[in-house]
Amino acid sequence: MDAFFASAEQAAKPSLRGKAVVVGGLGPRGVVATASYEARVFGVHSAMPMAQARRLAPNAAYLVPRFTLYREVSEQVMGLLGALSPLVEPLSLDEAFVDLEAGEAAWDEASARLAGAKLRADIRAVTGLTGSVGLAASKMLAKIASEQAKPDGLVVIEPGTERALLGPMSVRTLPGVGPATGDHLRRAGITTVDEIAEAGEDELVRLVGKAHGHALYAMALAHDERPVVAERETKSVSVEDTYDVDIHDRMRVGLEVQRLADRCVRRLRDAGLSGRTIVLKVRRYDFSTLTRSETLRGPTDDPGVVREAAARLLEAVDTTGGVRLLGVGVSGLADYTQEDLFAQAQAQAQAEAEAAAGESAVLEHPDEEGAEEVAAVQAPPAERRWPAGHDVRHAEYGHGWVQGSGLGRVTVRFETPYSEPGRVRTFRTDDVALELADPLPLVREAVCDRRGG
DNA sequence: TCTGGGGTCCTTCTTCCA
DNA sequence: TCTGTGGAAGAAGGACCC
Repeated sequence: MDAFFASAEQAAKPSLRGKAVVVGGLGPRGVVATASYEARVFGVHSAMPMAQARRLAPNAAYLVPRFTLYREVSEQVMGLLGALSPLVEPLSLDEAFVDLEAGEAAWDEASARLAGAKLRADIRAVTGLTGSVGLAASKMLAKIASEQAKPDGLVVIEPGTERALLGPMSVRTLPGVGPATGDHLRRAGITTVDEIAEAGEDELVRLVGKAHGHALYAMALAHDERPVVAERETKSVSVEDTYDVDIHDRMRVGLEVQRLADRCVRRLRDAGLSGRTIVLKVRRYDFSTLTRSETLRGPTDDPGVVREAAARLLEAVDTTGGVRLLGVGVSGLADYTQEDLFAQAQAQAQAEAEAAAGESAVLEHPDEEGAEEVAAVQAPPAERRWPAGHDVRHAEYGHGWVQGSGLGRVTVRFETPYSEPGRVRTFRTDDVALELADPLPLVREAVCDRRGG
């Protein structure tokens, strides 16, 4: 999908079509998630600090991401891909590899082009958004082709032309070559894909390490045998928060870690998973980042266990000077159920008791007592918040979206994906006639489908 | 200018155990 | 009993991707 988040916002908000739109964190430490092509003209791009984006494009619309909407659109697109082939490998909400041969959707260049063109038309019809298609014999080349196809295009890399095409390109074109590796190669006098191939495999391994070196050399020769994998196991689950202002108070740091541990466990449980290794992440005032981890005897999805492990890990970290980010993660995942865990804990306790034969074995967690204590430390009921870009409904004026808020006022533009650009009105933030609303589908047909069933 | 959040994979070092 | 060795697992950090 092209500039996915920003395009979705433009489709949802007629007044933003053709305008510079930037989606990302709006706090003092936010970064750009996606910029519309109109905003990119000003030099705004993904991962740029929001403050810098505002300087470059002061008149752009700045919105917070609405993942509920993006997920809905993503599911529609993935549905279309699924109809093409059983082998669909999602890379993110807006990108996926499809093995067209496996789905018998294409068997040569002409049929592939046809399938690609039809897919783009279907995406447009179903979601109202544009998507780009790259067609090639491998995942690496398909990815490069799709980048070339953006925005709103289709590019085929024909078999036999790969090396000639790749050769003059920058090393940064290859997946896995980021700023650090790119810099490393440049210092060794390697700036193009051809130069990677010329350098030879041994030299590359010497420069960037074994795994990376072999992979890079193969890619430079346009060799990529990686299959399209439909199902990927989750390896870790984590949550992290960057704070608007560094936290200095050690007690507050501790409370935040507990809160993050709870959130992480919630995510873990929602996914039906448990894990053995608890990871604490701390980014300090100077942006230096450190992680501390601890591996338990068995997997857990118990909030109490994760909280305590995270608290133990925090004890070993010096936070004087302040922290800007805290995170808690769980890896070493298993899909044991809670029942399995209890059974396992019991069996383990019994085995340990027998082995110790009277020795006082220290059980990690004999019970779940006290598990909810920290969870009970919650903030008081929050003042109603009106995030920029979110949908609202007004009793009298109907559906609209938040254009901005502050000083006890919220400004709403009343329009829908199917209307003309709408008018703006301002209300008090506590106006009872105004409430947050779910996003509307971007294409009107989708409403009919839903209602009609 | 000042750098998000959620992931994956790799490398290096250390420790433990057979 | 002591020493050397090699593999596995764990810990920490770094690079990369969207």
